[in-house]
Amino acid sequence: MRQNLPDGHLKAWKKYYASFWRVYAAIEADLSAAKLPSLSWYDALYELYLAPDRRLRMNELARGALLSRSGLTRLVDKLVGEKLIERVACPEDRRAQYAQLTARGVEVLRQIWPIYRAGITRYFAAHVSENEAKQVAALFGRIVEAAEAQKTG
Amino acid sequence: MRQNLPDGHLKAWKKYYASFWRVYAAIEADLSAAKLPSLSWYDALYELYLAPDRRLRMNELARGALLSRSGLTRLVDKLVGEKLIERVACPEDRRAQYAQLTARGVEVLRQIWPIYRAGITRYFAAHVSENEAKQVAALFGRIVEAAEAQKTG
DNA sequence: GAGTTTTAGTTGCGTATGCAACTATTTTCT
DNA sequence: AGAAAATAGTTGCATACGCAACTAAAACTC
Repeated sequence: MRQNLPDGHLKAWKKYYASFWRVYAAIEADLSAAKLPSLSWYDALYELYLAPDRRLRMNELARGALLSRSGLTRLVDKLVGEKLIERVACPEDRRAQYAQLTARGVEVLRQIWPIYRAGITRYFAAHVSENEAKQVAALFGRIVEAAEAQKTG
Repeated sequence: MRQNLPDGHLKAWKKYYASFWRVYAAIEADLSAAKLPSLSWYDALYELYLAPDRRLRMNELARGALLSRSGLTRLVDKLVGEKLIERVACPEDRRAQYAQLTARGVEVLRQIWPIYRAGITRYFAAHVSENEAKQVAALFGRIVEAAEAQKTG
């Protein structure tokens, strides 16, 4: 594992850092202009959409949606308030709750996705070749894995 | 400019998105553990450090530090409170203020940098080859430029 | 099997940040 | 020059989020 920080790597970091905030803000602005929920809602709903039976325990959802447990509690409160998900008691563990995606939640996912996709395309993908996309996926995939491994061990 | 969103590009986006939050959170956690200010403080102080005479108008600083004008006002309030910068009246335009980096501000920059650099190295650069670093800098540099151009026109 | 420890989730409180409205000043228009 | 419009920065208010403390339930320990 590399221990020093060569100049080329620092430059790469700076562009990565600067680009992310700008792209993220641009996409959020587009969603807001379309009167749609923000990416944090999308991320949580989409995690549920992918999960078996479209439900996850709060814990699991917090990890997937990159939120603290308390942050997730609040987000789930709002999603329940909008009837996009439901809280379902977990029979095997009475401490636990499932967050269960509703049909309405799926509907909102389908509303958000075209705007989100357009943002990804316009602000990100338009500037990336096929080959670069492959490399980016591989490289940042490694970084995600390392960060995940970090947390547990 | 590409208009659709191929699967490879979507995968690249997802890894980019996921990796950023994780790396960012890890670096913030390291700074917090070292009882140092967060990256938003570093970004603002560093922008000033690079500027001529180590000062910028609030406006310019907001753009560089990726904050709204109101967000910047609050951040500057705190930095002034810690005597890391000073507000200096602008003689040519009495509406305007300069944020002027202090010696103490430079000192804090120097305290933060080793921890920040270690985080960049460990969570990001360690997983990136020389060649990849070059490509990442070029690719995300294009994305930043496009996002900047977007804003103005 | 009673007591301790761990775990799941929630709540109180503090912090960060954006939008819209505001003040003060400068610029533009006629 | 005087009025209207634009600009710089600040402030009120609302939202999003994390940490630490809390409650309830499960899992260990002896």
